[in-house]
Amino acid sequence: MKLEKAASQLEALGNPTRLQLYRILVRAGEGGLPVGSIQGKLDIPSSTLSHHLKRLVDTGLVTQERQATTLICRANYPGMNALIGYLADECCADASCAPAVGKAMA
Amino acid sequence: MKLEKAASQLEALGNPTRLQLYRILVRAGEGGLPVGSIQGKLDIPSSTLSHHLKRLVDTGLVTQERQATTLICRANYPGMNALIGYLADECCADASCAPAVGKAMA
DNA sequence: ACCCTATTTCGAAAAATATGGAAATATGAT
DNA sequence: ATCATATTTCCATATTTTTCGAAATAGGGT
Repeated sequence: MKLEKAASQLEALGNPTRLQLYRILVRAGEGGLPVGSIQGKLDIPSSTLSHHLKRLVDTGLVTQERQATTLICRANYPGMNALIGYLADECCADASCAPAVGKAMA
Repeated sequence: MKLEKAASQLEALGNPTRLQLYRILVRAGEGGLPVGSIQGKLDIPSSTLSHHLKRLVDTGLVTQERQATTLICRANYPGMNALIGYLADECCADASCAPAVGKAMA
């Protein structure tokens, strides 16, 4: 993963509203959630939600699929795993990093 | 870890310059690196660097220790691990998340 | 064609961030 | 005390982000 991409994903998650939004999608599981449902949980205007959602989609952390008039949103687990992997790798690059998360000592 | 804190740390890392800066500190290992050294590697004005550094320190991702006139900066590994843990937990909360990073199936 | 719901785009304003030169502060050496 | 180096703080500016109402678009249903 390129540093630029990692940074953009981190930035996307680095906003309380978006992190909360992402959390909701993660907890929703594979089935995902329509935009309207998310709005009910977050209680923010639809235009604001749409912007945040777009940000997460643009950075590859969330995917969307149309089902008639509703748009289903899903957390992109592989995307998140790649990001976590990047952070873990950076963290343990050539430093001792004992309590690392599942990274074999290189 | 509170969502707010996670978000602020993610935001801190979500800037290319700061992510690069953090990476440099991680790779520097336990010994850390003086601000001046970092500046040489990043080639940005000292005031800009100082601002970015402060951001990382404020969010708890970097620690600093004075040694005479130079300030040694170190990546705060436990801090990063806590953040990675938070992300991994969120990611695997109640969803199937097969390729997770070292998280036992709950 | 018209209507209804879902969602996005437009447009605009407020707030936050990023950047860096210049001046200030910190610490030690002479 | 003076100087020299290291780093921060002050200040200002350009850019980006955040927010959201209003209008537009998308996708059916009748």
